[in-house]
Amino acid sequence: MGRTDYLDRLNDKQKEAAMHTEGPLLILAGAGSGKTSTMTCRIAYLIREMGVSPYNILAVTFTNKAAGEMRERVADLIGEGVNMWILTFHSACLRILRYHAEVLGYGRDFAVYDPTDQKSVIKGICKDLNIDTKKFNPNYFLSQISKCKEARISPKQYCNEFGYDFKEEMVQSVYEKYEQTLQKNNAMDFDDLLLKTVELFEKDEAVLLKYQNRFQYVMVDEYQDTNMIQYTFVKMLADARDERGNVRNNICVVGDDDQCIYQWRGADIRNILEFEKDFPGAEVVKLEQNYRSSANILAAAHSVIEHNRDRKQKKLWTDAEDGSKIIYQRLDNERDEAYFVAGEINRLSGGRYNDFAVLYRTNAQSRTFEEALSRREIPYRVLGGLRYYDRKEIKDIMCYMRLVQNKADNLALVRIINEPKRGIGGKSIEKLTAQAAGQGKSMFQLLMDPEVLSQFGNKQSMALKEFAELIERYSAEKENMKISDLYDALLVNSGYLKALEDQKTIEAESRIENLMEFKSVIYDYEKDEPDLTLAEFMERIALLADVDNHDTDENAVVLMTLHSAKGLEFPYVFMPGMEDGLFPGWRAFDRPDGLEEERRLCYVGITRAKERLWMTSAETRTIYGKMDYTRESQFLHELDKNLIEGDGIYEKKEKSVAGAFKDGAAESAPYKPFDQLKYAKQQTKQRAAAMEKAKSESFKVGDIVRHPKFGEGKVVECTDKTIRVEFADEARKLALGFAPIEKV
DNA sequence: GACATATCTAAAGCC
DNA sequence: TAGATATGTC
Repeated sequence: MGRTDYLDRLNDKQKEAAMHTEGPLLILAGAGSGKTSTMTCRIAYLIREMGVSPYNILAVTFTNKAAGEMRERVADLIGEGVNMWILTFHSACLRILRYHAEVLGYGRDFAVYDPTDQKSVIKGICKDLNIDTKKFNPNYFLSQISKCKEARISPKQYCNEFGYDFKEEMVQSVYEKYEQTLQKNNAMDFDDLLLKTVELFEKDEAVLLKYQNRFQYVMVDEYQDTNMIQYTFVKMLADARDERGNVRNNICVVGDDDQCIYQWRGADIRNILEFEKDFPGAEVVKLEQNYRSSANILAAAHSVIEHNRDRKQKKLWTDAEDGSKIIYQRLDNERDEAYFVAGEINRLSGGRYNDFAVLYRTNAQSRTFEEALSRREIPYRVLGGLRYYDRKEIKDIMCYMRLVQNKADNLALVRIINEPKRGIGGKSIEKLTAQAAGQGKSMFQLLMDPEVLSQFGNKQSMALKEFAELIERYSAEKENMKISDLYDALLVNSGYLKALEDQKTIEAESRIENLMEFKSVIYDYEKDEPDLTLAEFMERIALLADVDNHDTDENAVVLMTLHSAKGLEFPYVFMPGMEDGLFPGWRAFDRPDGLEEERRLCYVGITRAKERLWMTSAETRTIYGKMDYTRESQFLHELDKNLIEGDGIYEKKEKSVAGAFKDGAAESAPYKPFDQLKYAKQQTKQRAAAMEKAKSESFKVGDIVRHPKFGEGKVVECTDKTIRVEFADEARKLALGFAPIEKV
């Protein structure tokens, strides 16, 4: 094998990008054009061929999953144990801030507040300021504050920016108070992580210089989704000088302007459109060969995105066959739509479900699909909606741990001071809050003061004292305890577990199960990193997102929004709800380029599909309990009609759909609500058993196997979880234990 | 302070 | 429709 064999796997354009190492580089990577390979090979090339130390490279992504994937693939290329910063924007900033928090007036052990925490803070402030949260939604304040932080508008500048109306002045005072509260609680929100890092760089030149010298090569993934502050962050790092005093600008960004779908969240598409202006002398490489989708799917995607005005000119092409046409089906209502989808999956899956994805516009659409799929007894997983870490019991126990970690965290204290019930109600909490604010002390400090306690009734002061002592004790001992032991101790000694056990309801049962599940999460972390401190552990959890939980090996249909599907791919994709008002959503018209963004979202959806794509719409749809007649999405009309199967478009097909569900069996099966957790556990068990079985059958490379659907094939690759088989038509990766394959 | 009932509101969600 | 929150009652 040659030294640069990994480069040989790239096409010419990819190679060009991977081997461009000095000076600014923009890689315009269309959907499915092998962007991750290109990036990882570039990193390998830097290290192996250019002699750059991994220490000097920074690669930032948006999701942990993307970061993890990149890290893994780089490790594959250059060997294990690479100590390199391949991180999300937020974790990179967090790491930096931990070292220098004092410069900004924060303690090193500052907490990271998630949106739920933020909302509690806002609510508290509204109460203080006598703002009626019925008239003014706390979410409004939050989104305004977030907008400000992304655009670096301080509370003082707020009214300059947005006007001096009554409303704006109110937002300003909430924003101001919000900042004070976080500072006092020694906490930062997600936006702060980025903002404060930039502020740190501005405030302390030595610190900036340190990181500029360290990160001589900066790479940014999904550049089209960066906001102003993220742009500033990378720009400042790239602004480093070399020995001769020239700006280094060794920055490589990868993105696709057609996939910018987060403008509503502050992403600034101009960052990518104007990269060449920002970084003079930038080289631009376009990756236009698509390795993912059939030609028809690609053409369909193109026919839609073409309707956008502001885009970089490029056109994806492929060597792949035309493949199937896109199937469009209009149905009576959203139930029929879901049954149609479930029926199609049932018809085609052959027991293999993780090839299928249902990608909808809004989370609310998931319900009907859950129902239809569970009637068919098709395993599925819903991503999004309620985050695992947003569950009450998990948040509660996390707050215990947070308080132990950072006693100034008043928010955590308020959340758990009466959880389990200790007889501490709103009045007592108000009293404490007021005194803490008055004396400039943390609420926890007050609880340790006998004089403060004496203001409360006998029963209450006992309870408060006990609570404070519990926290104090474990705060002192946390360094000497394993995280899992601390977790147990808090759960038991706080009485939290017992309170749940005493309830003896199904709901409490499931909460306990969740808590046990969480403990196994802790075990996993401890196993991987025995030296992990409590603080570090909490950080990992805080920065975890939902898509990070997507396990491609799990044999289940995936249900998620189009947004979370970005970056993923599936052989079979369903896009339901192709209706005006839903997709594109009505709100798209609130923003000037809203419709274009929706169209990009449609493009993202279509390009997730490798082999087949279904689109459906419902003639009537019930939203929020109200039934409405719908009109077919304008995107359907933009789609090249020659690529759509049959003549079903724009007219309802006669009941072929209902037929998919009229086999009786499914109809008579009672609907039972689907228990995610139970299912997950069952799956884990089944999977373990199935894998055992698969191991005992021990497939080897070269074996001839039979699949009821795909026929006979030869095993070409075998890992402990998956097996790759070359069938007559093509090679397929199958999940061991789930794929109905047998040795011949 | 705890529990039951009435009322309100509703995208997308990286980190 | 369903969930989260505000209000009322014991």
